[in-house]
Amino acid sequence: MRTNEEKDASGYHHGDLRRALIGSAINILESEGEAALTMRRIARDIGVSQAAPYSHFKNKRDLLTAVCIEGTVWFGDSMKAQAAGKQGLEYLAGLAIGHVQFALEHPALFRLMSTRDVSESLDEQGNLPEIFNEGYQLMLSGLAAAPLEHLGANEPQLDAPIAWAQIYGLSNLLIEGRVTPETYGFDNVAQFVDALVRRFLRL
Amino acid sequence: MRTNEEKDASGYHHGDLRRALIGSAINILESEGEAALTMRRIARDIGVSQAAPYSHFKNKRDLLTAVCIEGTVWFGDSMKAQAAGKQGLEYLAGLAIGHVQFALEHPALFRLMSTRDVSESLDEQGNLPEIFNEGYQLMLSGLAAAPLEHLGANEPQLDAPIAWAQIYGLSNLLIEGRVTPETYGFDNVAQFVDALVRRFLRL
DNA sequence: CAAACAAACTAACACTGTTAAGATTGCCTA
DNA sequence: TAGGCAATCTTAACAGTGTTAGTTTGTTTG
Repeated sequence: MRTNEEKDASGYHHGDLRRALIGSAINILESEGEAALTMRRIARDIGVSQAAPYSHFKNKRDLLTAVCIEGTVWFGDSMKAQAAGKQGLEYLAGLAIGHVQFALEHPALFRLMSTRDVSESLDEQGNLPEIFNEGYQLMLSGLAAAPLEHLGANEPQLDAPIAWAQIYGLSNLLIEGRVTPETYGFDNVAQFVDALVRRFLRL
Repeated sequence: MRTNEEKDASGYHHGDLRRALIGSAINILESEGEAALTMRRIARDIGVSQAAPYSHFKNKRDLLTAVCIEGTVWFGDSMKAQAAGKQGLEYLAGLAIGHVQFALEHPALFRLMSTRDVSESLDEQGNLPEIFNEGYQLMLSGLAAAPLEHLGANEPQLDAPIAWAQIYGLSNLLIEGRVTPETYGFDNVAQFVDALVRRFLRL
């Protein structure tokens, strides 16, 4: 019997190398940025040969896709955590804040997820793996739960892409440093985002 | 006397290699994507040695920064062109449409500009080169020109980052293929964007 | 015309992703 | 219990990358 988590010191048969590769990749990505995230570096950190990752992933893009899937789960959790226990507009605002919060806490991971070419991870039917849609589905549920009649009634189905673009754009601008709360008189990102969401929703 | 545009067939002294490098980089970027954009490839396309670019740019990032500056000029032109001759809300909507249109016409270039780490191109005083702010300044002028009182009066200064994030996010979602007009019953990107902008502005 | 200078060249370095071929291991079956 | 097998790892190599050092060329200036 061997443990499933730790590496065996004597060479072959790691245990769960696939899992370890994803974890190490995320570590490097978050601590040193995407430029430092090389196949050889990941393997070296785990203590395995440079070619070993290719027993578990066809190529680097495959590994990064696995990283993105992992990140997408966290991402959904972050949105749900901020919205938990809230109702209506507060629920919707919570989702948005959870979205931005994830981006700020995991900027490199979020950037990787954002810039990933989705056309390369389509399934046989040509749709995205459902995990990648969870964020959008959550946003839809938030819009459905929130009374938005005060925003006018023409073309309400367009509120989904609008809300999505809004919060997606804000997350990106914040992590790239193109928008800073200080510019608008806030000394705190959370307050800034909260004010923006409320202004956006005309609360 | 030698021409300023063309390369001299016999080796040394190109003429205006710096300009040629930027142009070739943009060509490769737009025709084959960022992955194909290597220093050696750029040099080869111009017909110059692999080390020649380093006489004009300290490193690859420096060259890409020059590419981004060029792109930023086009970007501002695209916004201004769509807004030209319009007034008020129409002017603002034109800016937004010009923004998205640029992203869709130059996706790789826009992506490069979006994902560029701005902290690396700050000047001595720590601010962005003014070119990089032109898009935002245009957006501000659009907001100033448009009567937005129907959107409510609390915290109107927040309209700038909101509008910016909105259009920035939409541009990104569209070029990454995460949002498609067809999903919302449009068969035409321009119509889709127009409808979104009007819904966003509650026109 | 000579000297100085800028801008190109060739050649090399360490690094990257990736593949091929061989070694080792744990598990399944006979 | 022994043997084979598939999975998983190893080493070694390949072409391609960004970048630097040192050299050669052409232009300009005294």
